[in-house]
Amino acid sequence: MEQSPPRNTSVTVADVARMAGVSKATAARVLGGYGTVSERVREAVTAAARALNYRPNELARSMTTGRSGTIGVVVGDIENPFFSLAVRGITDIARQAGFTVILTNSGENAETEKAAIRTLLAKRVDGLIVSPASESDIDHLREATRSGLPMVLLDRGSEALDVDTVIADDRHAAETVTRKLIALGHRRIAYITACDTPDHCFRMVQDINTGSVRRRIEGYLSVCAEAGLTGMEKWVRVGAVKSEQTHSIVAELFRSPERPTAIIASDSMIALEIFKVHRQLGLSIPGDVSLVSFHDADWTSVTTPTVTVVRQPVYDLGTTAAKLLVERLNGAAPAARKVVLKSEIVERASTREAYGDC
Amino acid sequence: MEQSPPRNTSVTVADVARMAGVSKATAARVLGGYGTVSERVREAVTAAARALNYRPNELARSMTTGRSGTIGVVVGDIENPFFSLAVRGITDIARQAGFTVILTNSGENAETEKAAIRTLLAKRVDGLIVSPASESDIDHLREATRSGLPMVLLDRGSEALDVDTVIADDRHAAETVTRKLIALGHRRIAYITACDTPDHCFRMVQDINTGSVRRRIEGYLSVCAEAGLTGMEKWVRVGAVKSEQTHSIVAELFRSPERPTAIIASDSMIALEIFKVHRQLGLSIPGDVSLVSFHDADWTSVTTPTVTVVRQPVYDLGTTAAKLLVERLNGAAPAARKVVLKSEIVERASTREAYGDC
DNA sequence: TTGAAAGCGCTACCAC
DNA sequence: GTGGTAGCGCTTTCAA
Repeated sequence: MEQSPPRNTSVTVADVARMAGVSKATAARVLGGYGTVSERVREAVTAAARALNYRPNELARSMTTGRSGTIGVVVGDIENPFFSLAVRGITDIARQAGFTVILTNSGENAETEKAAIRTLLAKRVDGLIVSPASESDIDHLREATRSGLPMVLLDRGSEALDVDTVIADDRHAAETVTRKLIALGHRRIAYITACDTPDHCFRMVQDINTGSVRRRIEGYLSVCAEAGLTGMEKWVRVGAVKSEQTHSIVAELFRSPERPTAIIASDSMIALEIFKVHRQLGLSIPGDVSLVSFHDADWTSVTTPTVTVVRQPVYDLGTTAAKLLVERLNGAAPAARKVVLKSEIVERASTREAYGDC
Repeated sequence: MEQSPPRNTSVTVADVARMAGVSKATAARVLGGYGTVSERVREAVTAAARALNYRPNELARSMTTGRSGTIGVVVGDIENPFFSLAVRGITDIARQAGFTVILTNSGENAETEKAAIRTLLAKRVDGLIVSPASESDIDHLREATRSGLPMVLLDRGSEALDVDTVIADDRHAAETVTRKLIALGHRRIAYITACDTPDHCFRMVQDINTGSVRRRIEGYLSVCAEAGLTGMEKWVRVGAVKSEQTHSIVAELFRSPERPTAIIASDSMIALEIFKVHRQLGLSIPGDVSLVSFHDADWTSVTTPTVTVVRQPVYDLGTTAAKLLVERLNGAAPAARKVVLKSEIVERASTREAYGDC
């Protein structure tokens, strides 16, 4: 005789209550873990729930409580090791705090980001962690916060948005790196970033609307200026989004008569491409060109030469953002906090003194 | 005079209906995009919705329709480049199909996975994409499917589970790789995996309950046997979960009197650790030991030497899984499909003929 | 084409 | 401590 297992689709509190011989309200109390119930009743209900294989319906619960138990996360691209590590940090804290994470990729595109936010609002997420694609195009974010939704900005801030923000000390890190390169005699220092401008050219820092990158470039330019290097804007290259684009940017730099003697890569994917191209062109790192990369990707310590990097506390960026958000979700309502986590320069073999005439 | 923007918290269909001067049902029809409405009414309602800044409540909609518009995803660790790429594939397809993704990490732990599944069921996800931590410990998965929830297994199958499955041709890839190494004269070939056994020792393939890895080891052992190499089980090392563990496993192998002449790394994180250790110990790749890695991580093409890898179609693993699931969510109900995607061996500089007495 | 009303499964409030 | 009951915001009959 086959014992058909209880078909679960929609065993409700009412069913459990009936089986346990109590009212819906009472069953709900023990199932939902609120209010007070006598021990006997609690056991009866629990037993009935198990027998029926009852599964709570979070959706229904959310309807009445107004809390969905979810956090919406918007990152540029989960495939990017920077974001996957940060998201790991977010999910770890979220799970621990009883929240679940809805993940969306913006592809660093403001329109896609808007659509994502809209969806997340419709899903009634309890809070938002966003790494905004643009610093200026933020009406959708402002509106979300204005409607009372707690939000934390990750890795990129926005002066125009008065919300919790967790970033690394990008400007300081860039300053330090630039200073070191200049001390090594470098004068032609290129900075390559994925951030793009309408005409794919860089003129001034205001062109960059990704906070973290803008701050880095500000640091880079200011240290250069301090050292008497002016017009360094011409060494900033934007639009290194996909590897082909990065490839041509790097190749063009390397082939130009005035080749840079040092390059700062704004992320590890760009650094990787630089590594590929320098080899194709038969150049030497650090003989011909020094290399520094933002983000201490795991591989940077095994290449030949090993790569000097800015080690950002990426995982902690994620956990910190999640913690700030969870605090608010648990009722705290302090003024917007701006947290800046320290980066560390890890000097390895890809940087050395500039050659020749520099 | 400050124009206070419409406070959005809970503008409902009823509000819109009232403002548009129609019934709730009618407003709902245009807002929800179903049923038929006259053009005039549609416009009135749309206008009212905009004026009130109406936001649909997906939760409420889900309650009545029974569809939440979400897909639950359970992976081992989003920080692992393999999974982050696969998840990228999943989210791309999901978004395109109008679904949103709830992401959870199991940490390759069956208990954590169970809890995750329970949460996802409570959230009433429409379907599940799971990369099961264990092939045998799957009652929770079986129960989920039995209750009618569509599910797709990613990267790892389970004979015991008759559901859609998307994997790479791991066994074949391992066979090919092993055959090549043997042809190069290798006899002492180690295989290192993160999959663990209760006593951290490997005796037979049944010890491994991660489908993909088990199939690889099967392929490896069978090709060895074909070539007359027996007892190769002793060359399989398990438990390379964290880098410290991998480190000691590799160091121990390298220091043993009978050092392996070739190593197959079951994932790119292990390969990276092998790279670090070989250098610390002053060994040469491929002079002293050849290296092959599963997963074509981006860095494998820039190290010195470059690393021979099994290039799995990771992104496609993700998109395919998502497509199979979306098909079912859209009503298709074919028998369980087992999709096997082809891997490709990319021969680079880390493999060469065995030295000396082998 | 439109409206009234009945739920979806749960929580919350108020009596008893 | 327990039970009745009124919603949460939406979709979905069923009549008009």
